[in-house]
Amino acid sequence: MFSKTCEYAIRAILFIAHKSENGDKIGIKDIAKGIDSPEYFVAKILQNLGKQGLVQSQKGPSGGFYLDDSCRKHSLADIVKAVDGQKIFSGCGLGLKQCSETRPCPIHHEYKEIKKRLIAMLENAKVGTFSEELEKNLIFLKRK
Amino acid sequence: MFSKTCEYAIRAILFIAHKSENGDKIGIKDIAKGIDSPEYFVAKILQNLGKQGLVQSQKGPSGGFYLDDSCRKHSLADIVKAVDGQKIFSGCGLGLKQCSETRPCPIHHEYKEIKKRLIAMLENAKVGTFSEELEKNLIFLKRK
DNA sequence: AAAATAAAAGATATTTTTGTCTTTTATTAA
DNA sequence: TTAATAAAAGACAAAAATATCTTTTATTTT
Repeated sequence: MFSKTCEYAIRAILFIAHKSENGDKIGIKDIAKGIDSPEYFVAKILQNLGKQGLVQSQKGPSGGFYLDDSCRKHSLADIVKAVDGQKIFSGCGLGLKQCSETRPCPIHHEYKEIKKRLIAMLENAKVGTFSEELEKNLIFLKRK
Repeated sequence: MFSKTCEYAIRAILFIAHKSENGDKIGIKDIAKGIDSPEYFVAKILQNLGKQGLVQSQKGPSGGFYLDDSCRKHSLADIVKAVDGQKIFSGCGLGLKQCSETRPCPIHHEYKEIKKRLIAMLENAKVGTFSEELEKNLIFLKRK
């Protein structure tokens, strides 16, 4: 569904959102551990998300990653778009270059509805709204 | 969503189902053209699907690919499983190795419902049921 | 101001996916 | 029974995704 890069991106952002709620900044090592992901790889991903304004960071001692208020309002859809592009939002389920209402692929109509729900889910899910559940261990970002 | 391999696989099978309805056998070149895909690549894919019993073939002059009655009853889900495995059926949306009702990722519950619909769609879609629509140009397997 | 810290930037490596080409085997038709 | 045909099998190539390492830059603390 999502690329690995995108999965890490979402998990990293949610982790940062949670851990930086109190104003702390989180180092890349803690993030990698916190979401069980390859350290250097998430570093690259966050670097990229930073350029796109989806995460904040600060260099130097006591530096790290954090989220400002406006970033907390972003949706998971914003992250997916930033990482994987429009593909899963607008692409054809069977990979046709041209696929539309007037020239549909065999699964176009059903797939459209499913995609609609997926998009709605991603747009409703705001980055800043998961901290409490994470804190209470009702949801998780890694295996154990 | 699906791998390119899987997209080609589905399109190829539907194409063969359509073209072999009357007992004809279809050569790999015609298939590649018919679904606008790299010839040698679909050849490999069909070879693999053949081993799994999802398509029939015959060598030699007047040979080619075709589908018997039992294959026409297979669902798109069968093809997806044969090519991409269980991943999209059972995998976690955020790539967690462990993700379940009791230890869910942040999007587990919503994602589960979406997946349920996707699976239902793929299981309901039988390979043999698209020929008429293809014939009438109501659905398509390639761009133009 | 100097030393230490942590992210940014850039280069490199590995793996997986996608795509291509050549040789072999089976089958049919002449 | 020989020549032609078409898929099977195997080897190879290119591109993309994933992952790692090193050097540089910015910032902070001492």
